[in-house]
Amino acid sequence: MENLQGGDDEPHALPGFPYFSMPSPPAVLDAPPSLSPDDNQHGALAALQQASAAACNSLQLPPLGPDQLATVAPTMILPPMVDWPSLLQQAGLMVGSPPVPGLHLHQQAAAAAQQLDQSGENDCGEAAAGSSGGTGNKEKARISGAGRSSSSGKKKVSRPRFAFQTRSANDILDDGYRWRKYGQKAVKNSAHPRSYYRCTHHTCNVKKQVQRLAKDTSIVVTTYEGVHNHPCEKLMEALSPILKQLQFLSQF
DNA sequence: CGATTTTGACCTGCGC
DNA sequence: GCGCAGGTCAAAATCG
Repeated sequence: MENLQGGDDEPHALPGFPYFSMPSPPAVLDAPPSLSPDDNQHGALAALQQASAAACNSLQLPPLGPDQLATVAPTMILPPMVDWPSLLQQAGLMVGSPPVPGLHLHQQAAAAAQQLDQSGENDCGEAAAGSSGGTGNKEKARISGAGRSSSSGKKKVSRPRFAFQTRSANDILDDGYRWRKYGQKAVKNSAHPRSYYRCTHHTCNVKKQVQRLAKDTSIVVTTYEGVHNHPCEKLMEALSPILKQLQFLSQF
């Protein structure tokens, strides 16, 4: 069952961070077409900003500016994107070089992976080097491992990956999604095991790996693999009362 | 009692 | 061919 919709080219990925994407159309809210007058749109924008602030507050994140709100179409209202790299950078949690504007995240991830490789921590670094040079043997092993229960010999599907480091006492970074641990492995040259998580959403096949650096155990390396095909639950939880209010107001 | 975690076994690819 | 390492599975244990 390898039907990762999205797959190679993430069609639903919004700019900013490829792993936090919304399905299209979003299953959240269908605003009526009567929401076109200016005053209504201003009200909607204000409500969106309010919703964004509430969501960010619930996630203990810095609020996003109005230009960062993901309003895709007049009939669609999406929650604000959570740009983890920059947010973590702002919060001083992210270790390593800041994201380079204009450089795709995949390339940045590859660069981060190279940094890891150079520092001798290639255990997690390779996980982030999905698109670039590095050997694909682990990728193949992963595919084949998954293929044990399903059809074997499937075409290798390259999935978007993104790795970043955070300095935290907590191994688990609360990104708003729900994860289920499905494995843990001791990693060579590291006292700390690597944990494997899968998104618990039934149609979502996103995975992530969490591991502490051997050299600096205060640093957690999180590697995301794949694209979420459903809304962030915490965000939607925070947004739902406001969206309901919006829906109610838009009737007039 | 369902969801989640733990953990040993299993599978595959690669290097020697 | 063999051993190693990484990734995944799945049964048992644990939790809320």
